[in-house]
Amino acid sequence: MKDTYQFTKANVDETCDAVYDYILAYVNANGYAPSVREIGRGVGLKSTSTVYGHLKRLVSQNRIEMTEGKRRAIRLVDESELTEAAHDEIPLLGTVTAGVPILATENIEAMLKLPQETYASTEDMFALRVRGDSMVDAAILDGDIVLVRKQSTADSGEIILALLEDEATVKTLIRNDDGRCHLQAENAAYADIPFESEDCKILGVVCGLLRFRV
Amino acid sequence: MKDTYQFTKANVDETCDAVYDYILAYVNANGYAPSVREIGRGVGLKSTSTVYGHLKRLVSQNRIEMTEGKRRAIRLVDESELTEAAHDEIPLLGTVTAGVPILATENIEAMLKLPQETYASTEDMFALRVRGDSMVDAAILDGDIVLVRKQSTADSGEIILALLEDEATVKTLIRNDDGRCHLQAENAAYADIPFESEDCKILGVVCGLLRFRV
DNA sequence: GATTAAAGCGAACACACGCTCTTTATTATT
DNA sequence: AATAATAAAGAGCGTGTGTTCGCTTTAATC
Repeated sequence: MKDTYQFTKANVDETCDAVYDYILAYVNANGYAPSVREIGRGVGLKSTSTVYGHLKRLVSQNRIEMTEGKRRAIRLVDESELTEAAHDEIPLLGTVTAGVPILATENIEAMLKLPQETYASTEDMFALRVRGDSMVDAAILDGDIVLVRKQSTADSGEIILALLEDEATVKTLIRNDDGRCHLQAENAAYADIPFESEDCKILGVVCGLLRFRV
Repeated sequence: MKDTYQFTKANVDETCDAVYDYILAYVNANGYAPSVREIGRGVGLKSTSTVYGHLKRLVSQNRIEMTEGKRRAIRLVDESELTEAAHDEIPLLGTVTAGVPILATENIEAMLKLPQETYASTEDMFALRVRGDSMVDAAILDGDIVLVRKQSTADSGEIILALLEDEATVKTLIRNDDGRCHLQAENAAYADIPFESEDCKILGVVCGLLRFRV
């Protein structure tokens, strides 16, 4: 009868997820939950009843809780999804010296919360577990987690994360007098590794370390 | 004129703090902020305008933020006060080898957030910044932060925090064959320290390490 | 005792917002 | 093509709730 109706019927689950995601983003941005109308506006639903239906679905899925009658009384069941500390968190990407191109796979094992204000920016940082004893004289032990700042250059003497033929490794970068470089393990038992920039690459600089023992 | 009035005039700051604490507790309990009337009921104020006044004061103190017109639109500026991560946080108490009885003063410099689920319990843990190079061979450098689990006994070979005549220090505990103990620095330049239990005490065992460099 | 400012009370207004009911369009089923 | 089920629209009621205003009490100052 009316041609004001002009919507394509969407999949429930997808719309429901969209509602949930909007709530999540809204809480992160504002610190409190959105109203039903705000959610509708945010996900492109014009009727409050439609949104309300989705909310009730989310409740029955146990993803949110609502208190009847109260305004904006939405609580997220899984509050850990709040990015509350989106900064100050860096991803743990795996273990060094495993023969995989780590940064490519972006296989996030976990997010590490760092103490606030330790670093000015943690945006281009990530963490890696270290396997092996090649850096013990630099006080990096087997099993330690190193914090790495992503960058493609480094000074002589800095401990870097280097890529050698698809294999990542932590070593000290030494610039020789003849202009060439080599990688130096901090353990007398290991030999230096020539660093030829063809298949070698600086992935970042080690700027921190975490060690957790029982 | 009326004898219905029956209140004792309280200090503003105290009442203000009470309002803030109530909001904090409410958000922790419910996941969303309380209404003005709920706050009043919670802290014992009968008029919404009184509560509203305190809220405006909290806003001007930059402890909360409010969006005008919206319901329950209170955001806590310092969201870290939410108990959500009350565990997994340990206090940084100071620097070792400063000649003060550290644990007694309980001088908390900062709270360190540890990655979740690293330790079963962080209840009896604290952190200390290490000064000196006496433990470099155990991969503990000057400036590192050690994580210590409070306990009064330790096995031979464990790295402990010991109290020597009002001075705290990090060393390896060695139990000799004759039943006596000594403290051993992990640096050839330092001599062993006899450990006589009269004025020596085990404060805890080192169970982790953080290193942050620029 | 008079004055003044701070803290609180109580009522009232206005509207944001939860929630329901009915209608319409879309998709699937027979 | 007819029927049923689903997703959304749209209007609307009731009320929870922010916000203001004016008045009272308390406590400090003069």
